[in-house]
Amino acid sequence: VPRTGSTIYEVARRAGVSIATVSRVHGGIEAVAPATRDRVRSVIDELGYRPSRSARALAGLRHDATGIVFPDLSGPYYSEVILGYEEEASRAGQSVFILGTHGRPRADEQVLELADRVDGLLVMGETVRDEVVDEIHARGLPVVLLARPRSGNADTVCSENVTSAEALTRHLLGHGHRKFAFLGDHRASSDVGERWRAFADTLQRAGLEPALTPTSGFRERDGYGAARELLNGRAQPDAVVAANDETAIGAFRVAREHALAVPGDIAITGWDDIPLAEHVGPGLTTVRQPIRELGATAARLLLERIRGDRTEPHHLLLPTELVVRGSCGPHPE
Amino acid sequence: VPRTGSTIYEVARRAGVSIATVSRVHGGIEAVAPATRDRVRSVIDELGYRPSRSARALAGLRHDATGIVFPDLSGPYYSEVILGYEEEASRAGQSVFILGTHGRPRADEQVLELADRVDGLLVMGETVRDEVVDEIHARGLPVVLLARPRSGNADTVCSENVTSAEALTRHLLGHGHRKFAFLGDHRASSDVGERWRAFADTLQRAGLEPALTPTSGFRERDGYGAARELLNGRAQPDAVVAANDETAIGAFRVAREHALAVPGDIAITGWDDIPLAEHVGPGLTTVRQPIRELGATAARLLLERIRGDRTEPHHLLLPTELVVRGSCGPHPE
DNA sequence: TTGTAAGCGTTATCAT
DNA sequence: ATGATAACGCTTACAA
Repeated sequence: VPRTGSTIYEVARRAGVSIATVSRVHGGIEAVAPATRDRVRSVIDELGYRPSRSARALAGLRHDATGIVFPDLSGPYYSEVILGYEEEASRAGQSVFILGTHGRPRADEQVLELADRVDGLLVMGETVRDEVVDEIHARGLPVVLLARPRSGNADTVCSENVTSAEALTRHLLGHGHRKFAFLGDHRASSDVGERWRAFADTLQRAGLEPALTPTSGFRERDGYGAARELLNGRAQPDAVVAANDETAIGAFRVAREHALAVPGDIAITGWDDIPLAEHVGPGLTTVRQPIRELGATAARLLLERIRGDRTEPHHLLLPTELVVRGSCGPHPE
Repeated sequence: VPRTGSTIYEVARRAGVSIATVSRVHGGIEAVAPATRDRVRSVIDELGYRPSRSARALAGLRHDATGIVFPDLSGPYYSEVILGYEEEASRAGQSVFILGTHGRPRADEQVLELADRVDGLLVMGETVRDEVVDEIHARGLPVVLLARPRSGNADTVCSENVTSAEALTRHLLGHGHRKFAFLGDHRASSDVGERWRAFADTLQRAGLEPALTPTSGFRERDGYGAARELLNGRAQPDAVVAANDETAIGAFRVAREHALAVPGDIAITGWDDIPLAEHVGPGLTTVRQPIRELGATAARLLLERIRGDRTEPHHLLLPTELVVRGSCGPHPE
């Protein structure tokens, strides 16, 4: 077991004071004579003394750490959220734990374990049951939910789905498309659920019938598999609205294999505006989410709660933006 | 869901034993009478007792956590490494800290601070000075270096650069290209340094002159900026070998703006084989790195060291693979 | 087999 | 202004 640096006792001994004084100096507490303060400070610097985190935490203080629970890191979405989160948290002097649940069932226990190493937790997407989240929150640990329905009185931060889904659908209607298919599992996440619902509502208001082709996940291969089912079936859609960009790209691949031109024979749209989106085919029409800002915002909310600046829950909805490229239909210059 | 907050004292009281016995039962130590063991176990389950990490760590035990230090999370490379690392570490019951240095100078101190919350550290790329790494390692904390030159007797894991760079360069020579430019900063990372050197050597052996166009980073915009400088200059290359895929994509954009056909007027290659690579233009010829495996391997090495299974340093070199697509020249079917 | 008690390094509450 | 000292919750000799 690695011995660590010098302890508060060592500093006290060398400075000829008690450990209480060292603690006071280190903690920046006023009531210390300037002379002793300087003396202690120089010993601290000399020894490179840093208080033991474990001891502080045990003495009832903060961990100065927060954790982030996400389903999976593959694909650009979650890593971008984490990037935004880490940047903000680390700027505030907080260390960051990450925990990927990878769809495994033992996650509940791991999350619970993580919960007692941190001062607050960001829980994303479908990773752990509400029950567990509530339990952690009830324990007094601030929790922020990202892209997840509200639960207990935890803060939530989501990105806007309804307005953008309507705008997207209407844009497609404007291109003259009439046979629509939604590619994605509307029960897999609240985001997708909202997108599907707004999509379906908009179509129904236009007197059209929305169709749902569920995917088994959010990766390209999931979109590929579902789109193949769809295009092999009898109902040939002329517009495929995918739940996210990656599944949309899977649909692109199927279209290519079926020798269908995009957008000539079939329109395809995505969601997220990942870096790949502008490069695929004629450019993927999609809805841009402020992914990084989602993470940064969550970090800020969490810090507010940790500092005790606020006790009533906040529910933030970040705006999204329709990004029109080539894949939804012809746009004359 | 287990209640929390209970301490070893609470368990001991309810089970009618001493805290030492509880500790023994929890730690799976043999010398406990089966009857008491069962009794204590059931109280532990009932209360959902989990020992305080801080107290354990303070008592001189493990943190059961490791940390990973990376320069930046934007772009697919580092997040994929982290994914591989997290998956492996978390499988082994280790929590994972992440620390992005974002090129800031205070990183040294943050890394040092991180070091005393963990049992081991993975340090990637150009994040923190060797001096600091050595200091941490000397303190007895196992350190693994990823895509970084050896230092002290820390383990290292890198991916193969030389052979692949030679293969790539020779492949381009085979296409008849003669005026080559390397796009990337050979001093920014050991990886790029090795790629540049092998590239330059191969050209010189062929009697050709290698040219270097430094970039100021690894993102698309860095490649874009540097490639624009290059193509606005007088020496028009017919092949651009970029240090990674993202800068290559930046070069693509410049080529498009200059109305240069790829690969007709100019060949462009990358490195990494990120998901975008196959979708860009005619497909980006590149070298595939086993990015995820890089992270997983690092995690395994670190765990070996933490468990004390091994004391002498290991230096692993993971194989790479040339991926030929359309951007390097015409390939008849 | 089980219990007692020391120690891990802090912070915080008292005295002084 | 400073110093003792009691927590904090755990592991682990050492005793019994």
